[in-house]
Amino acid sequence: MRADYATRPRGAIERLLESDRRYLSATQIHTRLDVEQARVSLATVYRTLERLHTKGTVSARVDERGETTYMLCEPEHHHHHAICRICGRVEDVPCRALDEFASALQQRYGFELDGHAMEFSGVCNTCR
Amino acid sequence: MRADYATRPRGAIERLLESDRRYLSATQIHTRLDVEQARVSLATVYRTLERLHTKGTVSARVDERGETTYMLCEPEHHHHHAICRICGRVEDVPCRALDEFASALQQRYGFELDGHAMEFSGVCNTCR
DNA sequence: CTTATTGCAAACTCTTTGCATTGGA
DNA sequence: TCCAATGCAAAGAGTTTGCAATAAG
Repeated sequence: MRADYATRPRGAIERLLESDRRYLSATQIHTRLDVEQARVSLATVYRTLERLHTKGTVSARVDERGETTYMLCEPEHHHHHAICRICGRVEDVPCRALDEFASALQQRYGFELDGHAMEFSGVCNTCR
Repeated sequence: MRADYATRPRGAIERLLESDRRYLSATQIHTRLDVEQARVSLATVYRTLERLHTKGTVSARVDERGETTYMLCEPEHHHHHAICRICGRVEDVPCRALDEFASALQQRYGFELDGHAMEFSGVCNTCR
């Protein structure tokens, strides 16, 4: 297993992700670090996000426009996301009920399910 | 309302979409038309897909890699897709149960839902 | 001192756009 | 004839990569 240096760029990126738990694009992260005077190259942002995603501490989502966005997210329990269209805040949604629904489909369509993705969008109760 | 000419490129693209109902990328479509000797520029493929998508006869989906893919799809009844990981065949899945589930969440999280996306992946009964 | 990590710039991929030309109706 | 649609090539946006310089352990 390879080493894992604690560098300034990594610290800055992880701190930012911790402070704002919504899906952010590499460019957004890069810009915000720039504002905070934490010079980090865009390439490093991409490399760090990829690493965190592989480690499993970051969830990646491709938005409607095809841009990949990232958010810190503990994957312990399988869950889905409700994303506020206004503020981008993300609500975790457990999926017990959904899993049952999925099994029913499996029976019905002879489809051997090995995955499902689901996402809700709307307006959260803060933005309402 | 603007006209809508029946041109050779459009015919070729629509015919291809009708003959293969799975999600295809613009490049895949372009390549296959090329093989069939139906010279159509990639730009036209994009423009035609966009037009069909706007008209509502084509469903667009951004895959994990961020590439947009298209498939002919009647949107009459709201439904979801089960996509075979092996052959790419798409099964329509009605979503009555799901809508109920969604409403429940709305109550629970104070989230005013205005949309949800869901997709199943696995292996269809032909590929099994 | 060793080697993982960074920054930079170039390369790549997918998609969009401007403009002159073609071709439906 | 008129204007929508096409093809081409150039431009954009997002992402990846090679390589020399830097810095962590």
